[in-house]
Amino acid sequence: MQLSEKKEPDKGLPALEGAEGGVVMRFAPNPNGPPTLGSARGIIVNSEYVKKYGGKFIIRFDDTDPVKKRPMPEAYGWYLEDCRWLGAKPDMVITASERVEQYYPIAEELIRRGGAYVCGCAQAEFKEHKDRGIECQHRGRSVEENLDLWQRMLDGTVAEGEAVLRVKTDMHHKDPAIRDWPAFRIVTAPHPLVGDKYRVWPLLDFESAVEDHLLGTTHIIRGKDLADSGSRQRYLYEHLGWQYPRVIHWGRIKIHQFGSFSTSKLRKAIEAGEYSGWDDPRVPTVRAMRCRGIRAEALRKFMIDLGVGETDISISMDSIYAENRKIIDPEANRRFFVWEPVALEIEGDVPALAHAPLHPAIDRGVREIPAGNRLFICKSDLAGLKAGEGVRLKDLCNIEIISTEPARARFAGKDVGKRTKIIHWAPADGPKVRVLRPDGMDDGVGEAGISQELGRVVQFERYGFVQVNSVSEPIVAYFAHR
RNA sequence: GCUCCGGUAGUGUAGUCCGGCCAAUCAUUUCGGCCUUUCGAGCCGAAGACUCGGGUUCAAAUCCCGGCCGGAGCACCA
Repeated sequence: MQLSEKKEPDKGLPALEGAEGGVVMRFAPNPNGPPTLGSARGIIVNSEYVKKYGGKFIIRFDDTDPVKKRPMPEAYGWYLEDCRWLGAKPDMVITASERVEQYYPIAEELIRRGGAYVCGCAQAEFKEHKDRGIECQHRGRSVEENLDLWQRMLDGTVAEGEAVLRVKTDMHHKDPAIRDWPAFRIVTAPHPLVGDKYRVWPLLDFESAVEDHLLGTTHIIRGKDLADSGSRQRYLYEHLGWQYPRVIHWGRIKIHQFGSFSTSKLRKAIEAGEYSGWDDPRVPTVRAMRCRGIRAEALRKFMIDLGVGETDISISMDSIYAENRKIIDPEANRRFFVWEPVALEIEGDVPALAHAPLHPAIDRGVREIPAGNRLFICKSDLAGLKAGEGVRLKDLCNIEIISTEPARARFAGKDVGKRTKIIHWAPADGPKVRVLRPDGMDDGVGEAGISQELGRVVQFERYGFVQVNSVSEPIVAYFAHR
């Protein structure tokens, strides 16, 4: 064996074996909802390898179950949209349900080579055989007989549930999960995309294996739940004389802030009205991240740092937020937003107008905010104040509290003092603002300038970063992070 | 039950293949300090890990055996 020199701490993704001449890689979702953060990992890492080595990145919709994993017609487009947004525009997009035609001749060839047989066992019956390692009576059928039965599956003579096409592996394989697996079954229910064009549908192991070959896939990265799939598919490849791609598995990803989630569970919750939609800030979809002002670059960096370990991991959004903060902090204008607003009456010469910088470190000019003798401050800030105490209203003036109930104060000069407590405020006639958060919502009052920030990420001072998504009354912003 | 696969700080990750340069990398997190007209950013500092037990070896996170813990698969789902 050749010794490779000690590699320097490699940034980014670990090297892929056999990738030097370029790679063909795919991400193959079932489109039954929009991409989640879990999908984002698959999209980002696969496409990143293609960027690194050159080659082709393919999105393949594995939508071959019209019933149990019923695809959602809108979701196909959502995937492409989110891929593009994630900086992972596919070089090729294919949809399995539109390519079933191509699978039939391969099935036939497989039968000719003696690699598959039509099996009429009932499901439970076959499971029994499988568990005990016994070959069923159908396994010994001749090629001719199998071809004939296959035809009858296709032409409708054989009814749904009465037969499957099974790939021969080894009924004595030590792992029962690998023994003769089904490649095609009959489904008469219409498919949401192609209707009743086909009645014989491939199962994932067959469809995926065949497509990987047809597309020239060189490397597969997939969840370890599909680890046994490889062992099954290798038999198919052997029968057909194909070469199996290299495979990497990764563990399941859980996110502290969202717990474990699945697209189908989300779908149910959304249909039940628990969430406002697929971009609700409480939901772990790519589009929700986008609406909250999370940048694709932050997601990419994070997912690439995760690498491709086989352990199940439990991550925290904090790391994504930290990445994102680095990106948006310089871009985001500062604005005042007062949650749980309390009116404060101030006596004296409070300036009628405040001048506050749009950004504390980068000179982008100032914003003018109407002030005066009546302002809003946060209830929690008021709670921390006592009569007689001095405090500075940020970018405006100093005040001295007269009483907290009712909230009254008097003007105490404009000079910025040393180490005085500083709080922010909002004008008496400021617009209502609602912030939707992953953990609830905050209602309050903001400065009028927020309505100029539609579609942009801003920092509500002393609150956090948000994206302004609607500027009609009330203004609606989605919370990103602190 | 059967069959696979994993286990490095709170979280993730590098190092494991090919033992020494590892009293273990980076990020995040938490806590201090400085700075600051934000509880943000920045700067400085600190905290915190090789699952356990044996074995091999001059030398083990790294190799071997066993235990423990965790995960996955065992569908006419993807």
